[in-house]
Amino acid sequence: MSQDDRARGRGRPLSPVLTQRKIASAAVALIQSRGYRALTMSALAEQLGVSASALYNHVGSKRDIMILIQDRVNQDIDCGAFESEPWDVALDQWARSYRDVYIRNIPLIPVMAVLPVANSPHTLRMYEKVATGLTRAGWPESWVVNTIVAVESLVFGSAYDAVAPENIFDPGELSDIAPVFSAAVAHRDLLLGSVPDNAARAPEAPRTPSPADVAFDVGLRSLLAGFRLALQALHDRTAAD
Amino acid sequence: MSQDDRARGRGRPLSPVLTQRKIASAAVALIQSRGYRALTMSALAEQLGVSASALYNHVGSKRDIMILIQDRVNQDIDCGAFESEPWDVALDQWARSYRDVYIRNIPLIPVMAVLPVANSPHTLRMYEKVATGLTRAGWPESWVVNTIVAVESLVFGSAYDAVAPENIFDPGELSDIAPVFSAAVAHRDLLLGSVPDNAARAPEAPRTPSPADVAFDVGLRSLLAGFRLALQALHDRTAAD
DNA sequence: ACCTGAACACCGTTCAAGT
DNA sequence: ACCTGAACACCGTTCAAGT
Repeated sequence: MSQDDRARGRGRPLSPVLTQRKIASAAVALIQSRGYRALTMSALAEQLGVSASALYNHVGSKRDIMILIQDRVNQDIDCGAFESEPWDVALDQWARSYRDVYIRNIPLIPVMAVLPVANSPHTLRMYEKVATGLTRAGWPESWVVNTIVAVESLVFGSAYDAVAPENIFDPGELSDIAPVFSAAVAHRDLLLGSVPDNAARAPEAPRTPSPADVAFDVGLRSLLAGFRLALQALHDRTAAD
Repeated sequence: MSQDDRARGRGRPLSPVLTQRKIASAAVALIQSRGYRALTMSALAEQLGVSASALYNHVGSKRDIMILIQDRVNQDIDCGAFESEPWDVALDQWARSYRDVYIRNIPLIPVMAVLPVANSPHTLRMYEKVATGLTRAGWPESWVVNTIVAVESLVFGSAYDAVAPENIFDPGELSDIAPVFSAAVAHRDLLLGSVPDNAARAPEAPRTPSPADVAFDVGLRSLLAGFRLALQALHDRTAAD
């Protein structure tokens, strides 16, 4: 598994074997193949053919590695629509892509959500594309960040919901203390067919939407509709001056 | 610190010293006084005057304890408005209270977001109040759960944002690669005054809103505006039949 | 400066022994 | 059934020793 099976001697190698880049790449590869639970300092070190303590010559903590991963992963979020589409269509596509990426990277949510952007160049580039798109579409500068934050908040929350068990809202034996809610849950399941058969679908066919997908869709559409109203109200007001 | 300093003998006590209730209460008290980081099985056991392994006679894992805590904490969320106010006002107040509670209980978010509701009676009661309010206001049964999920998603994401460092979007040295975004961030900070002086405010005065509060406000208002439109469109359509 | 290897200070959890 | 106390199988991190 390690890159080189010949053991290294005890002292400093002639040229450094590690860099932050290599650590990040190995971490992403490890997550890809064995998941976030397998991302330990020892496993990462083994993947790199190095002892765990060697990592600390290049990063201060495991959290630093999570930050490196986050900046890589954010490159997968599709911001392309901001260059060609109207702002609301672009925001919609961005949000959906953003959620897809974080559904595959749930443990990054608590990191990304509270992480200063200062040392994440790719993340910053993403925000720049979004901010440019909104500004060009006539959004006032003072609203741009709040809009981004609101969409991101919905995205992170929805990503969690998407990895929840399918039957998360089933009241089980307690349905008698929540009859109205239980009926609503039953009705929801009915509409969707409780087990969308994604395993058997054609590889290119779009995955039948899960309950979580539908809820996100409802939320995102409503949020964007609200944004459109707010922007319109602003333009009406300034036109009246 | 422990409840009783006399050491217990080695065998089974005459009457059980632990219950799930007592464990949950001690956990909440521990979190209250020392924070989530201090909630370890050993610390909890010490608080209860018991050895750590004794806890496993009453819960299967630490996660089970988190679930007990979650059901307690959810009792603090204010659903009262659903009994008196229009649905959109009620949803607004519910969401704000919900966020306040989870800002103080961030580590519960990954638990609550993916947790089946089946064994959380108080949580289920909360959903029942919300579902009843929405249904009474004319929301179709099939929309109720999606609406709740969308609001919750925004709430969880916004709670994370609220505990992020104040300057989370400051581009630092990288501002030249994101000029438009950097200008928007600077403009946002300007509007708010970068350090709201909450420490010095009068105890009863409302806390001056943080950037995160404003972003949540924008998001929630927009989401609710979108919901109003959707509900109106539905009623127009059924009225035309 | 940058590696190794041993050690540290924790975790949550298991389990035999005891009553 | 329900406790104790020792032990287990991990964590992330530190640090002296080596080149």
